[in-house]
Amino acid sequence: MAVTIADVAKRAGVSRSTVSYVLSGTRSISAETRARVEQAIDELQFRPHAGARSIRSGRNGVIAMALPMVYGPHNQVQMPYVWASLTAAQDLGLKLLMLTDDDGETAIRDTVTGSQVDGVLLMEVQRNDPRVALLSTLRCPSVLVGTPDDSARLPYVDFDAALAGRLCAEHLLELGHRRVGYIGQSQSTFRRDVAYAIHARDGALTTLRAQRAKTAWTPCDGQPAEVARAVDGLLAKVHGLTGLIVYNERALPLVLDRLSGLGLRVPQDVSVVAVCPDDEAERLAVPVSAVSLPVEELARTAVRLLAGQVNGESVPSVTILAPTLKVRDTTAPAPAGGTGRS
Amino acid sequence: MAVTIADVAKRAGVSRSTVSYVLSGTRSISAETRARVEQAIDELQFRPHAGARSIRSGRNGVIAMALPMVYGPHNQVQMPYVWASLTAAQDLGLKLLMLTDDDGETAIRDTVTGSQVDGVLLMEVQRNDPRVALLSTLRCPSVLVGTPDDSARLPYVDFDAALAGRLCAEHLLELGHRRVGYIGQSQSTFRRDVAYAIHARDGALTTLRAQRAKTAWTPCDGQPAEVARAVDGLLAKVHGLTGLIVYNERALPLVLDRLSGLGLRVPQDVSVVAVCPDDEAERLAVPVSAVSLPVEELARTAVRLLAGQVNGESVPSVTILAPTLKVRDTTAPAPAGGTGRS
DNA sequence: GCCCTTTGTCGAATCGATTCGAAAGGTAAA
DNA sequence: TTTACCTTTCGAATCGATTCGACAAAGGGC
Repeated sequence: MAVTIADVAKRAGVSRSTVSYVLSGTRSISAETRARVEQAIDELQFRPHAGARSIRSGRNGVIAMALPMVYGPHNQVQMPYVWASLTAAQDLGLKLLMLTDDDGETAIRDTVTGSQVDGVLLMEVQRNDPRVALLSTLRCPSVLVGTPDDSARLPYVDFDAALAGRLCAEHLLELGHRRVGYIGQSQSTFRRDVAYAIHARDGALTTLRAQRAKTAWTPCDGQPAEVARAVDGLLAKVHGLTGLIVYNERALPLVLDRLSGLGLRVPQDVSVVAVCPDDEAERLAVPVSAVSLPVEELARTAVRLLAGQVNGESVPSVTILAPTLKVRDTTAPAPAGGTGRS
Repeated sequence: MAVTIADVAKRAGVSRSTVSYVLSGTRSISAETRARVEQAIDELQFRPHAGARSIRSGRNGVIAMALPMVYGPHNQVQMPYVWASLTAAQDLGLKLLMLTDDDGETAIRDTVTGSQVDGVLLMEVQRNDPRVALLSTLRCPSVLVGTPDDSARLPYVDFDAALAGRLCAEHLLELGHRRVGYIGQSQSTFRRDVAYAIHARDGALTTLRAQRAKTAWTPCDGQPAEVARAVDGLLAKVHGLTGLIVYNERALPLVLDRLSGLGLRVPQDVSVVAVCPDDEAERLAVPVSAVSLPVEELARTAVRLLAGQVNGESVPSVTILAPTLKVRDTTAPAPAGGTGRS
């Protein structure tokens, strides 16, 4: 059926082992023989059978990307991770196998113990993630994306969510805002104990309170009614609110919509600073001042670390990337007298 | 290192072949022996080595998903396809290997000729797609998602984009609208000759013109300035415009924003009907009447067909799914005198 | 001219599974 | 009692690659 190394050997008039050495370059081959073999490979369009190769070498050039089974609100944020990981993996000569753990952790276990992958990229790690324990018992190269409570000595990569929150807060404080609300992810995200959601919120609130700013926060899912309720709730809780921090891509446009619906101008009456990807911040009607998360770099780093581990290198056990603030058109100095609302 | 079939055999006190027969069930095994073997498998947590297995059986339980390397505006729409394909594949006991063809078509060629996958799912097929020719020469089970000009006898799955356009048009016509604009995807999408973009537009425009409605169309990318220009352009070209068809998820919220910025109320002054996923239509401030594309079903069907082919079944060469219109809050009967604009 | 090293190639063993042919044991029919 | 057959199990060959040890030929130093 498919063309094998024996076919190449026959055509080039050499033994199978010689072809293999040409392929791997682990033994010296005369220039003339090498040329003949390479021509045969070319003519027959030969590629070594991945399975046969992995059985001896123990490698198969594939890493797994384990996504948790979260529908809906998270679809949007995941694709950039997928893209970045995918291209990073291909650049390093690795293929990417996608897994979800809807069926508990069996997908990961099967793939790893079946030697189908060389390593695992664990996405959206939660504070107490059962998959971490599983991976650590499987003794398989792996990198966690996110910060678990106990990393079980597996290396992890994350961005500094607390810093992201703090940058937002400091930006508003510097502009003179002293009454600031925080809109976070959906309630279910907080319930799942996803570390970044909590750290970002605490980073923002702690910074604000240290400067004696008045503040309150609320979770929020992406539904219009929910967003309106969240905005209204914060306005009620924080009298004279002039600043808003939003870490929720889905809700962001609706928040702006609600503010304008209430007759509040951005940024004249209320300044809004978000935590979201750059393109998201730029494609809204009025470009949003935002702390952008280095999603691409995060994915790229994770893949690179995983590849390193697969190659037996030792890798840093913790890598934290810093987010950066980009000021755009939704933040301005605080108005003298607050929003004028009671 | 890893536990092999020999370890299981030794523990159960049988030969390796017996273990294999227990695994595959292709020969009768006494109940007592089977129990002993299964217990050994359980205790040792044995999983057959995927590579070793594929080398003999020719199968490896993995299919490839080939995404074109398109950044930016398409990130958003792709994730639902990925999710649906991923879960569909896992339900059928298949793993999903992701590929991009940034490096030409080498990724596909390498994976297929290296026998790394049993089949290929070709996403976002363009009218004249070089990957189709490649796949057809590789003689590998494959399913195209999208409609190429020449499918090279490979089965393809698509939704009826022309019907989607027609449904939008008919909905507006029934409400009495006779001056209707069409906002399509980005110019680059039309230039790439992506079939669905063209068919949807033509389906809509043909239906409108058959009823002597006045109409014009424009491509549009997702930038706020571009969207404003597109909306303004249509209002200028179609005097007294009262209806708008939007097939561009990215632009949709900005279109609504622009209309309200111009003082045009939706749906009192202008009715807007979109082509987009349901959740997208529902999460905007005012729920959008829309024709929803059966993305999940499309992906599920494609995976099912591919699995069928891998199993040697014969599959339909063309499968077209019908989109459905859901009327929400952005469409209303046409106002008596148009928008009042010249 | 002899010995030693280096270079280039080959044969055979090996990886971990599947699968064919055959053998051992039991049962039923002649 | 012999023949035929079925069930259950095993040994050995096989899939397509990698890799070790061996060996022949070529080159260098004495």
